[in-house]
Amino acid sequence: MIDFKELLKEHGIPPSLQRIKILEYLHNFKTHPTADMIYQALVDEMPTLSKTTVYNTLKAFAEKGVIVELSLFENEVRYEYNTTPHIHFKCIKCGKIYDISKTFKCLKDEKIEGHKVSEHHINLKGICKSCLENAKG
Amino acid sequence: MIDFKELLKEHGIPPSLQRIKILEYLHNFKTHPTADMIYQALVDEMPTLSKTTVYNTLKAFAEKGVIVELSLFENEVRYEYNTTPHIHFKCIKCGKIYDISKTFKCLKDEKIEGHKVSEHHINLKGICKSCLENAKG
DNA sequence: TACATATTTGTTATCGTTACAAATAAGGAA
DNA sequence: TTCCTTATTTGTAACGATAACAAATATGTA
Ligand SMILES: [Mn+2]
Ligand SMILES: [Mn+2]
Ligand SMILES: [Zn+2]
Ligand SMILES: [Zn+2]
Repeated sequence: MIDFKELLKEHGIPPSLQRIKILEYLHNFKTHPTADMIYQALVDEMPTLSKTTVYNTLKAFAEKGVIVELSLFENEVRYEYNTTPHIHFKCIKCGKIYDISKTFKCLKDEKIEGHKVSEHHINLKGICKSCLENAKG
Repeated sequence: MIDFKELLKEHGIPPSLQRIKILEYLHNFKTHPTADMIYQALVDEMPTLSKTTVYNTLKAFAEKGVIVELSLFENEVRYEYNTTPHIHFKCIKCGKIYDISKTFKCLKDEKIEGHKVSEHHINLKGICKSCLENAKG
């Protein structure tokens, strides 16, 4: 059981109720949600929740390194709790985003052709295993 | 000297004046421009050019494989003439996008963990060689 | 040249995101 | 606990990129 209140404090973020709920959601649902998906999921439980809060909170979390911001495809910003670099696969049929467990040599903090790398993303796109099986059946 | 008119015909796209100019621009300027950048660059020469035409044309070109659509960072769609897979580096200081010549094993048309890959993108972010040198000086 | 069809244009709509100021909540001192 | 100061949240309005649409124009062909 993770103490999200403490975790936020450790990152220098005062833990408001909204911040705790948003972080909790990202921890519980590994779906790489957009800001709007998180808002939709939480607004029932927190009827006064504002979208602005969700957007601001996610930006702040990403800046402090509590979560990671992803630019995958279709120009959509997505967020995830898992901050260790890994490969992503997006299905063009069902839209689901998968984590790929195959590791890769991350260039973070290294130099390539003279440029200093601070982020290294590998994004795949195609048809996922589940959609392939459904098509066969 | 490439015959862009012929090139478009070969891809099944009737070559209008606008289409030829847009393709020509992407061939001449390897800056990975956005739709708006292309519009701004061409509107002086073609005063009646419409943004809608630029957006539609780029989408059509990408669908037919004449050019490539890139989703790098900051949620911006960019386009380029070079359709062979390669690594991209975006500088957080000057905003420039560099092609990295280091090759990689592209997973296109292969399967990974059961998922069939149709696109494989590697995106780097950091401070470019030129900005590093400027900072030192 | 004239016609039928495809393309382009300009306007308006939409979507995700941000700016801003007023309302509210949180944490520390008394 | 109560009060006070400050940070956070809220709601609305603005924004920028893109798409939808119908009218105007250009294109290729006969
Ligand atoms: Mn992930
Ligand atoms: Mn490139
Ligand atoms: Zn799928
Ligand atoms: Zn730079």
